[in-house]
Amino acid sequence: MLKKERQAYILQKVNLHNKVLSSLLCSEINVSEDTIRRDLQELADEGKVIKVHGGALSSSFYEVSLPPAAVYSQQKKKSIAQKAISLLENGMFVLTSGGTTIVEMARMLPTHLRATFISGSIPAILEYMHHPHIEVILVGDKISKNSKITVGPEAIAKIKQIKPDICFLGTNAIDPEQGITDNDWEVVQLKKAMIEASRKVVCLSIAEKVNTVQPIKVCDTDKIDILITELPPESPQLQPFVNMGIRVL
Amino acid sequence: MLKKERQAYILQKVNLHNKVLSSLLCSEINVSEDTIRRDLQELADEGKVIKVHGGALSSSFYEVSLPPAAVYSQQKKKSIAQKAISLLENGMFVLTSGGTTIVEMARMLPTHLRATFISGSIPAILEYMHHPHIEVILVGDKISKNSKITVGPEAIAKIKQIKPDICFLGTNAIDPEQGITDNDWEVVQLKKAMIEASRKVVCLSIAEKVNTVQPIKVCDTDKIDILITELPPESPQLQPFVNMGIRVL
DNA sequence: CGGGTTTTTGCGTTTAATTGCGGGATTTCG
DNA sequence: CGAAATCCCGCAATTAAACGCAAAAACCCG
Repeated sequence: MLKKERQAYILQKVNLHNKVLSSLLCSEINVSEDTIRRDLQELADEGKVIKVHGGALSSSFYEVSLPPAAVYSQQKKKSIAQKAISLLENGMFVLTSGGTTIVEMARMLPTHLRATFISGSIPAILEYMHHPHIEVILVGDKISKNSKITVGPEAIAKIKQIKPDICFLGTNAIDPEQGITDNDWEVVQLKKAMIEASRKVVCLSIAEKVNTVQPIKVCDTDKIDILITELPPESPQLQPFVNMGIRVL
Repeated sequence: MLKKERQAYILQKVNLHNKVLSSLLCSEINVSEDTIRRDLQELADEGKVIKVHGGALSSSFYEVSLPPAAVYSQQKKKSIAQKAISLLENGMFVLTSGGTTIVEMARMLPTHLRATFISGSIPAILEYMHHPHIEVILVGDKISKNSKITVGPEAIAKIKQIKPDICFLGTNAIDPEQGITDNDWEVVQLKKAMIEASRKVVCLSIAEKVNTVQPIKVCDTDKIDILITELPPESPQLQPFVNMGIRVL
């Protein structure tokens, strides 16, 4: 097999699988590892692949690792936030959890909106504070430094005293069978209280988290009124929720 | 699995869920915990994640801060904060108001200090949250967007329920005759409650505010236990307070 | 076609990277 | 304070990479 031919083969393989192992390639093409290594080195010099110990990765996969991934998921979250905002009306009492999606939503609230937002999430509160017409109610208690949200019995008791029109939950994992699950015990307690207190529960989740499960259960799926992801409501992976009578946006 | 591949996987996971546990990762990818730890260490060195005991956090989630407001006469406030910190001891329950002097103090808290800080001031809370050993209790209620502090009957009621060892008040105006005065009615209500609740009241004030008066009265001078300014205690303008039996630092 | 040149390849050796493990220090939490 | 989990350090084994070199293949050109 010619050198160019081999390299084309490798390139195809790496773009297909996002990675190749030198050891596999050499047994596959029947050349020595050195040859494979030299090929990978050349392809890497041309920027076609990223060479790593043991093989190579697709350059499109790794090259600019953080920015595109972060921006991409940021876009998704903005799209979710946009849909969520369409549920808001003037005069509403809105309860929100923490999480980056909620913060994204907070940033995008229309300037003219007049409503009351209640939350224990510090990052969310910071955004709400910047809004000209929003009343901000902060739920107090001990601050969890991990999740940057107030947690504890006082916070839960406070939430039980109110009856918000709508509740937005940033979600870590949701599954048709297992319902909403999460990985922080204290945060779960709080979310439970939020769900109980609210007239309407809206679950915000990027699609990657749909059909995943975390260790601690928050609630069953049927407690949710509306599910919002960045996907169109017709997407196959969302159909289980549609079939359970949940409104999907 | 290749090293870079593994790290990309971890990065995706941490950006999705805001945190990862080393123990879960190692069973998931089937490598030893040391390997995971080394990966996390490398990602942390590149600033991609924040490494913590037991796992790692998303670095984008870690940055919660207000726009760094230019602090007026910061040097003086730092000097005041330094003196105030000398009053702290491990295990104390500390109640603080808002204000830039308090924030300055929050930034300068010694790393080894273990104490519980209670406040309704958002900027102060943000600083306390960054401290490794401090328990942070957030007093909830409606947020005053002007003063970035929670105000209202709930906050006052909450403060009345506690008995902190010491209370630090950022002060807008203090005068031997008129006592502490301020210009925001709601904030004044809160400060009154704070003073009543605390065993010891420490008043932080830069010298230019000493011997000035604002429209609304907070309390008489004799409620104060300790007065801290950036001046040495012997300064003439502080003598009226010394004569009234107030400890001046 | 033949000889010289360049390229490519494989091999042995040396060097570096990666990983898992043991033991002791440190942290966390009840 | 004590137990359990976690971290840190150094070591050793495995694996991959790098390097020089020589044989083989391909190429070039008269």
